[in-house]
Amino acid sequence: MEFKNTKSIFTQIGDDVKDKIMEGEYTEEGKIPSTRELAGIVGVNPNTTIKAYAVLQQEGIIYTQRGKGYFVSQGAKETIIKDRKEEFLNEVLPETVEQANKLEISFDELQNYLKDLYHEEK
Amino acid sequence: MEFKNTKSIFTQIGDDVKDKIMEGEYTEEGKIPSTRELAGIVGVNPNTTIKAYAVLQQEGIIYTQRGKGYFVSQGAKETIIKDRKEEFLNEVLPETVEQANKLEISFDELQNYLKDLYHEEK
DNA sequence: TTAAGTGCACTACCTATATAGTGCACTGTA
DNA sequence: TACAGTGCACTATATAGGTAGTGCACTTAA
Repeated sequence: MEFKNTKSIFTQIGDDVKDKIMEGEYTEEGKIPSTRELAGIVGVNPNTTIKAYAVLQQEGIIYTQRGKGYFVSQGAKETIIKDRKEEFLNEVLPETVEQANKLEISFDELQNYLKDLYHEEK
Repeated sequence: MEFKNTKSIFTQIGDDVKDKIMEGEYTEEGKIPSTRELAGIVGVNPNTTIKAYAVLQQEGIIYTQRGKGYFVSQGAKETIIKDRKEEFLNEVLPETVEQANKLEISFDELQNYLKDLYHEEK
């Protein structure tokens, strides 16, 4: 797995797990990879995956059963979507607009850039 | 000065200096605060401001004169604007669109959110 | 000439992050 | 019962980031 330099690895692993819960790859009450297995898959130390899972467990996104593994909590998907949408609207978008203003990019300009990017996704 | 937890302090100090060059508060060939003075202003250790200035010097944004202080380079403003616009268009906006897609926010929805944010800025 | 302000090179210490490795208790299965 | 897989608690090491403090060479102004 490729990691960016802007965030800690254990945070990116946690975000990736959340992505997979959101996309339905990991289902609620379903088992997710063990700390050792995931460490092997993404190419990090088991301690790092343990740390990533510990954070998600603290957030109530996953839970553990000693000797069995980690599982996705009930309502995890909804929680993730709610939290992320909130962050996107209250933090990401305002910062984007602030930066656009600093760079003197007008609303129309921004709109055109976004339109192109939306088309690329299809 | 308030610092976010997502970036290192010396990076945020460097970004702030760039902001002030872009806004015209620091003019080209003009002197900027000394490492000790800036450390006192923003409330950090002098070593941290030295590190921030060292990065900007490496980028050619500022230069030093031993015993006198740090000064803004010729063409610094243009360089900063060019770099930031590039980063904004090639990294920030694509990530914003990707996140919007993950959250199933349509182009029209996004447009409305942005329109509101643009109005708030006025 | 003297003193204040400056860049800058040090040392020391602390925390967070990440890796490497060992060991143990618990679980389900052969 | 034995064993593999699991969570989990350790120790040790390394690097980046940040603070704290000292000292020295250079520049400018009193």
